Amino acid sequence: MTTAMNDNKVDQDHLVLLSQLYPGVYTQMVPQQGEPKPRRRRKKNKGGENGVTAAKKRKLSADQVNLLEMNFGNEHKLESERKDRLASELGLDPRQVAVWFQNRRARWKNKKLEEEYTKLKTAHENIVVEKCHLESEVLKLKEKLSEAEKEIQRLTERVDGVSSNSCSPTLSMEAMDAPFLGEFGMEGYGDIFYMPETNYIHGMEWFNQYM
Amino acid sequence: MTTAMNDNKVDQDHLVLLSQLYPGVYTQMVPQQGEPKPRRRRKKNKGGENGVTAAKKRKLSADQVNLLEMNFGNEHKLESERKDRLASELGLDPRQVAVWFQNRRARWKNKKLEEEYTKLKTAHENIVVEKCHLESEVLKLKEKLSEAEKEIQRLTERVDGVSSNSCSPTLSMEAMDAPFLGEFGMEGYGDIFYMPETNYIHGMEWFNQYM
DNA sequence: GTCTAATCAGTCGTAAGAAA
DNA sequence: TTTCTTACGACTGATTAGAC
Repeated sequence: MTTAMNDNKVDQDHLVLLSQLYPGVYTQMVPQQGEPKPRRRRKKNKGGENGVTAAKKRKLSADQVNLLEMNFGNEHKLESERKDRLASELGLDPRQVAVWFQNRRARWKNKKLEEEYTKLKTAHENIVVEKCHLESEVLKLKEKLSEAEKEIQRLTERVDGVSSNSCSPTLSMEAMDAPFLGEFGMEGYGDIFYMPETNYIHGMEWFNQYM
Repeated sequence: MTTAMNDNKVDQDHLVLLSQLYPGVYTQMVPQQGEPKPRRRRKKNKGGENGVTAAKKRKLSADQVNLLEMNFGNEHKLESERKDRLASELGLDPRQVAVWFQNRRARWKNKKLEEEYTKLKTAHENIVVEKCHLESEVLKLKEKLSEAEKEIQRLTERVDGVSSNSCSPTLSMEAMDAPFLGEFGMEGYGDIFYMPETNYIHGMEWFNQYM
């Protein structure tokens, strides 16, 4: 039905189809509410004062939108059962209800994406700071460990120098062998994804940099 | 205030709406090529000569879109210089060119947002892993430090027990005082923004969970 | 059939700048 | 200054093509 307009003999079909555009019954033309029932002019109305207003884009009333929104809140999908019921409740063409839901879904998706982006952005910034702290903590701990190792070395030499009994060896230090630094080899690839261009411009304003 | 802009738009709106009345004849019927661009301050365009042909098409042709896209690629903003030139090149109303650019910018913004989201998401996941590694490294280092401290304690006692000379004090250990654990107090607020619900669903597919 | 994605266009609010 | 003009972004309704 909606695909029936690809030929040139469009007159009748289009008038029928466009009865959706000019319902005459539903959906007041929002900007001016005192619109005197636009008769179907459908030819270039030279008068300019109303020929245009008669063709204003049909906008749904607040009540209609409220009801649609409530239904959308309950369930984003729209089975034809609900569609027809809603259409008759609202005095709209079922096609309009379907279109409304489609658009609503698409735009909800974009809105949600924006929200998720900002949330993820703050999360990322937070975690970057935390990672920074952790890195400096690791450095400090390694330094301390190095100092401790030196101290142990010194004390061990003193112990060995004073008394050569080797009882109670440093059994708990078997893990303190070689490196002490560079554990996990993480110093190299830590900053690949820092995204420095997104440095702390809050909200979505940074986007306007590219427009 | 907002009532202004309607003088220049009414006739255009009228023409556009006529085109909506006859969408069947859309496929590229460029009305007039050599339109002399009587833009600027045109009120009540007496559309006698092009009143009928003004029923333009919906849907731009591929060539038109290509040219528009090229221009958009060069520069997203559209100054009226370029707009008028483009309009005459394409045989479109400057208004259409402006609308096309506006919509194109909006779409581009959404697309970019999606890209940035996925990029940021992977960056976030990477940094989460890195933070995890750092945390475990911190734990390991602290453990080692604890062991080292114990060892130092043991050695110190042995040294003190064997010989009471206090030369070469543990000067380099002045920083190894109290806590050894809980540095930076970071164990508490590390996971506030982990967003566990976005656990490794790649691309934008996770979004369909909500639709 | 409906759905999504892409597209076109109308409306509204607003802000910058020109004109009175 | 205030008012008028113009352009833009955000939102909205609608159409089309294509996947399923």
